[in-house]
Amino acid sequence: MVNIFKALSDETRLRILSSIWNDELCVCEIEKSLNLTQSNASRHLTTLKNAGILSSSKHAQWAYYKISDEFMAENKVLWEYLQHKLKGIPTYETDTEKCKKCREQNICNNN
Amino acid sequence: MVNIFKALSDETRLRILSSIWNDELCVCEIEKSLNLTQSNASRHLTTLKNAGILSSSKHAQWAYYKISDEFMAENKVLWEYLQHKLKGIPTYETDTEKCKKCREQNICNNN
DNA sequence: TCCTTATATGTTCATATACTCATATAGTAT
DNA sequence: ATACTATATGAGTATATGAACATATAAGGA
Repeated sequence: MVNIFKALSDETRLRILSSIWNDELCVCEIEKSLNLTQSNASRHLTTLKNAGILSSSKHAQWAYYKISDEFMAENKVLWEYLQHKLKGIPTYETDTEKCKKCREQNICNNN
Repeated sequence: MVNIFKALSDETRLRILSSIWNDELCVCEIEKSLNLTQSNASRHLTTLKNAGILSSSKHAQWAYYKISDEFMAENKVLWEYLQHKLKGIPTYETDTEKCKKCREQNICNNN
């Protein structure tokens, strides 16, 4: 329980979650849309993964992160609470938008 | 948002919440039932209060802490999620029990 | 093979957090 | 007034965390 909250108690990680809601994103998309250094993005994603919130899979050189199915199954209520709350906060909404645009531009040539 | 999760990302503070669920407790009840030092109990309660999760009121020399009405109104979903999850974990259940017993014994002569 | 791209991780530094002890404050009781 | 009880808080210390930089690994393309 504590681990989940620890993972959620960081601004950058909440921004990442706001980017990822229903998508499956690679590190560079998050890195670029949120303007993080590569290592910083990678570390925060690892933290979220270690907490069981995200899961990852590798295709070619890209690592894709998405909400963990298991986490969703066991913590749907928390997840929906988070979505509801963050979607009401402009800065997080902006992050969601930025990431959506970033994906459309196919910045990391992964399509 | 981050502040709420920060406040929840500590073992001791989750234990305190497990003690307090629907009650209004004074510092010494928490201190004694969870076997914390006085200053430690006080500080964690202050942290929870500063995050808006608890509110406090003073009667005589006792400071009583309870769930903040405002927090409840705005974060009912989170609160119920927390209850549901922590009540399924034996150690937190034990904390809830210990505190209940402690209150019945009226250890701090506040009745 | 060499170069580029994507990602992960070791290291270092600065800052934040949690804990303890000692002390301050405030209310009660004698 | 003095002593006692409950609580809060300052100071010091140990540990955890986050950020940046450099480097390592791994896949793909020229």
